[in-house]
Amino acid sequence: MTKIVSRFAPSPTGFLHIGGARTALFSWLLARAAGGEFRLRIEDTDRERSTTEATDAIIDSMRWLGLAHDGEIVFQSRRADRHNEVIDQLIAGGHAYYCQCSKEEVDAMREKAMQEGRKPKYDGACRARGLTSGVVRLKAPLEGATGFLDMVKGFISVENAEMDDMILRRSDGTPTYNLAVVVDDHDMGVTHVLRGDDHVNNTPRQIQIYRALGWDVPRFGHVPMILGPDKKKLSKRHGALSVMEYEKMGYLPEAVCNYLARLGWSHGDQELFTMDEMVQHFSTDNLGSSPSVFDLTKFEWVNGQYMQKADPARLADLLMDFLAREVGAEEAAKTDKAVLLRAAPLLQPRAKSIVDMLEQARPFIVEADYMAYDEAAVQKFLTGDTKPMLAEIADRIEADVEFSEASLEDLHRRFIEEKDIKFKAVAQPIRVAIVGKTQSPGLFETMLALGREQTLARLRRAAAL
RNA sequence: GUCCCCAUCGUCUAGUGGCCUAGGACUCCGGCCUCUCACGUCGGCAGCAGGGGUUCAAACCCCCUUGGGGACGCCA
Repeated sequence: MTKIVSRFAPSPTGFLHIGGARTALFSWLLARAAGGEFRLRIEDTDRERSTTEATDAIIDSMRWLGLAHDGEIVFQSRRADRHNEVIDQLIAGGHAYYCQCSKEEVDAMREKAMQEGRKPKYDGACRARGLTSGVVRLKAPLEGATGFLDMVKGFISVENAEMDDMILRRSDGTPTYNLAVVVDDHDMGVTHVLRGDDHVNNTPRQIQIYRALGWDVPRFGHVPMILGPDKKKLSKRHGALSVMEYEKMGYLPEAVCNYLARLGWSHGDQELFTMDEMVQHFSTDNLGSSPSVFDLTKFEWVNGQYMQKADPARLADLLMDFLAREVGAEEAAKTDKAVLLRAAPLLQPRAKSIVDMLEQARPFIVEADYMAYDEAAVQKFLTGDTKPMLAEIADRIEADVEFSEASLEDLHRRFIEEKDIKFKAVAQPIRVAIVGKTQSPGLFETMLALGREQTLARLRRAAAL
């Protein structure tokens, strides 16, 4: 049994977006599930559009997602000599030939074919001319069909008459994409190619090259695209953001992987998977063949689930990181991390993202004097009736030596019994006093997280408003 | 225009001829929990694109229609 080798081969002409990330995830899963290798190749042969920034962004994104690759990264542009060597081999073997048709001539052929209701293609005019220079074209089979068993779509076949003699080497001597991909995949020992739907049409062409070379053809699988809410291909217009944008929005990488995996793949009714579970259960048999719509709402739910389960210490660290991005490292460092650490477990079940959590953590970050109040909440709850109660509660808390959940509860219970009021009557005023707004985690746990000093300072500040 | 692919609740999906009066999840709507907001929990709304076949039996197989998407480059 041969080892399974899959790969992800993005072209560095832009950032890694959500669609590419999913393709990478599936390829990674395919390899990991089989105990095989996952390789990364940067297809940077388009020198005009490829950038090192994009290359770095792709690598960063993969690392953030946790999709580690095996072996060295292959840069396609550095393999031109090898590609040309193979092209020469093809010419020598009679599987390729030179062509000197001009762009205009070829365009005319395509135009003509189109008018005759056929597929626009080069007509093979130079096949028998025996030229020794020009672009190099593959001498593709004229009859029959080229088919393959797609890992996700099943058997796909295209008539050879539909395909023309594709260019293998340009007039400037550089190899073209289809040739380079075949040579690289072969040389890297790739056995399984999982890629985007938009490559389905390239596959029969690439298979023709494999056959001409006498090489083993790998297994192919084409995963459908991801659509925007309008069911159009996800584009920048509707948030086909780069993976790192989601990081900035405060989403967790495992959540991104989980959501992406469930978009087009399933394992029964299970919605939530750890990375290990995904690896354990992944199979291309369970990949869907129809395109799916990216649903931000469900994604947020998935992220929320991960927020709940995350290690509070990790979340506190992330909160510090995000705060530093906002106010600078120096300013952020003034934050009492111990408070954040205590607040994290309270905020976890309430936050959809780190950014969301940071917003909710504001009251825990600033000193009492700087805490912002929600004006409407102050108007409604910090009244002439309630302010004296807040002052009294502050006194009692100050006198409470224990300052524990139990002692606070007991203290408040006695307070409302003495005043003969319902807890509801003081709960919201206290809440507004300690966090500045009407929503927060439980009162006592919030006080505990804030610490005695901050709790007292806030109650007294509110009482004095 | 030609070729290729796709089609189950609004969305993600389970379903591979009888277990389907189609299951789960998100959203939405109710109830419960409750110091608020969440979380959690219980319940509800909502779907096999249409038409022909095949079969004792079809969401599942075949054909057509319709609708979506992709590709047709000396881009990748």
